[in-house]
Amino acid sequence: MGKSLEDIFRRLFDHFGPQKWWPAESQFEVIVGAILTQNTSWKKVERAIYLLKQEDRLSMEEIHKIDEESLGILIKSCGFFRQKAKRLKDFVNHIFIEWGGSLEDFLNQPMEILRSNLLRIKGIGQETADSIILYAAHKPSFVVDRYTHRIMFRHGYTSQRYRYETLRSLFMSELPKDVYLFQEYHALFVRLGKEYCGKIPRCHGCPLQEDVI
DNA sequence: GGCCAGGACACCA
DNA sequence: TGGTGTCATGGC
Repeated sequence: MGKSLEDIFRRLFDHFGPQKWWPAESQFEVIVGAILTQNTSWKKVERAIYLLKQEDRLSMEEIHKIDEESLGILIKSCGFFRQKAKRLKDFVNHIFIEWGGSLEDFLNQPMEILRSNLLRIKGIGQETADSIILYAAHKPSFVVDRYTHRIMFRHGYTSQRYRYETLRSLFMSELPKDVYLFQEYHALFVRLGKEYCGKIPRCHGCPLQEDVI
């Protein structure tokens, strides 16, 4: 008998406590982090963000001005730095061209419209879009990632094949649309995934394996 | 020294 | 639509 998604959340929350995501000082910093962390560990992103701050480059205007090569050097630690430099600039360019440079206006769009507009920007896929919506725009769009899939698959909630939309709509339909709940839920899945559900699972002590605790 | 990380996209059949 | 290659650094 499977636990409900709310049961899973409660169990994770009780075990790990609040994760207080996203670690950032501004909406724009969330967006930069969301792009930089694509297929990369967060520690490397922290270094890049630190450098960007040191150089006073962590703003829409500065990213708009800086050339891709110089930006690439600052974010090199994240890997795929040429791609990511281009993606950061593409995003900022979009906001300047389509929104007169107002990130506020852009993020204030109704959620589903914001989502489809984000997905139109090259380099922003579903997970990055939902991260931006949930943690920068503070709207209830559930974020799915590989950990989410691994955990849900290993606990029998979904098939082996990874389909982003399937998992997202599962959480969106079964949970109350609450921003704080979604923010913590995704962060807790990442926490659980890192500690117990990597490609090589280490299940001993996993809070979802109640028999083992 | 190999494996993997808080993905996205192009290209192919 | 499903599978595969590419992008790249750095921690463990």
